[in-house]
Amino acid sequence: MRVVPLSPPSDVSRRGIPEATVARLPIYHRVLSHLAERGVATVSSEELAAASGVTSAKLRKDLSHLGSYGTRGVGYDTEYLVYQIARELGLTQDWRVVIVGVGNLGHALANYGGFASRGFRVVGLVDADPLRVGERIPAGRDGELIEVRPLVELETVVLDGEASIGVIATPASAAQAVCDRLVSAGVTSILNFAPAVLSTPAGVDVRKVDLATELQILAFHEQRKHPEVRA
Amino acid sequence: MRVVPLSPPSDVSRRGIPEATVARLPIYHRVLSHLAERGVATVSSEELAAASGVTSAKLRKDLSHLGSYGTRGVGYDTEYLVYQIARELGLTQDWRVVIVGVGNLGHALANYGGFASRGFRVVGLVDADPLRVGERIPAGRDGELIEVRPLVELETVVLDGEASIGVIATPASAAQAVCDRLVSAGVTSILNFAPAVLSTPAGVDVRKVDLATELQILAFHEQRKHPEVRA
DNA sequence: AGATGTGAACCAATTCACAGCA
DNA sequence: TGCTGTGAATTGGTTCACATCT
Repeated sequence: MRVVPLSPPSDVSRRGIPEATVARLPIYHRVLSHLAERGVATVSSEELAAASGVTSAKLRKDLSHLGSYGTRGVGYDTEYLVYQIARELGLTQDWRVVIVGVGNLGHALANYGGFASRGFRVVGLVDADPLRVGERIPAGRDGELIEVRPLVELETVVLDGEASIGVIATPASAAQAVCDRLVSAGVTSILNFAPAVLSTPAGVDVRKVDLATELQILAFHEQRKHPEVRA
Repeated sequence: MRVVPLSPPSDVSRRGIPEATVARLPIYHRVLSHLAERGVATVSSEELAAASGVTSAKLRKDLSHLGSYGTRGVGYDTEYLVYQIARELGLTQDWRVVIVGVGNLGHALANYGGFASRGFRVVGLVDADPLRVGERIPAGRDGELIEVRPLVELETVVLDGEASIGVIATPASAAQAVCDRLVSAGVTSILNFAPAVLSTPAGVDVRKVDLATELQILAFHEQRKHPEVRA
């Protein structure tokens, strides 16, 4: 049945941006930032799309979900659009992040430039290994040193740091337990690098980044390119 | 056991598995491997789906694209299904991988267990930093030591190692140049960790893993959970 | 003229619900 | 009886093509 759109027909941006669009906004944001730095004042959908690796139709449709921020016959004002996307993504706030697991991957995350650069602040590092506890790691762009705290203090670190985002960079075997503790300490968004499926209560978002999965997807397509071997 | 179809059965699995399905096969594969290790002989779609974080309807539809490997009223034979998925994904071959950029992230990738565990072999490490060149890094499960080679030797490393997959873990500024060189040396699949959009000729697959993007997507949803601030 | 913004058509993926088989 | 496998319905996303506005 199609009828009632209930409340919000009126204005342009009725709440609810398609998930596929949300996933591309960070790319547009990064590309636009670079353009702005280089002093480019306006871009057409065609140019921005090419630089972002999408089609111009898709780009325009994506941006249309945010509002009418372009000028017909001209294009988009770079600075203005960067700001609008940043606002939509919530990059104007600063998000406090705790990283659990400070092996090579955790280290890489802690001093990853893009991490701190856009509104994310590492406020805590936790590790189970006593040898790593106490180490001071430069986290974020400003290179502020953060001390690695023992696993037992996970809750304290989250609470004291008022973190709402947790990053899990532990072995798979520890991931669910760490997740549970992060959630009970108040974390409501989790980025999971451990190759494990996490279950969380409703209201907690989880995104996973799985290196092995990505490689396997590549392998699948690679296999089809060479119809040589028929096992 | 089962009646082995050996050669592609020609009928059920017409070529062309949906991309969304391909992206989930690695998860099923991992979950099934664990079940098999624990001695579980059969699983229902309901159980496997729960352990994989999907719905049972989706799981059955996914598996149906591979063939009819289940038994009505019973479920799926764990070992058998692991093998079928592995074959479909090409995990029965061994894929040779070169990693460019051996910072923290590159290190993490090189000795990531899941890397070597399922048919992927690191055959080369390359870095632009003279201080890192010469270092020997234990890559993969068997801990084989691989020496970091200078950037000028990138092509040699790819050719000698007969690598078809390249991993880019360099700064964004170097990514496109590295990509071009990998491709011209014969790499046809690329996993890109640098926050940059890569362009490649047709026939070369690129997948990207972007930490900043993932965090920004989380932030977007996080923002909507707390309708406090209205900027 | 030259670009955006968007309905309409199209295509892909998910969900539903049940027929079919062990 | 119980669970798989799958058409049909639905939802979500992409592409097309053009009306609209500067």
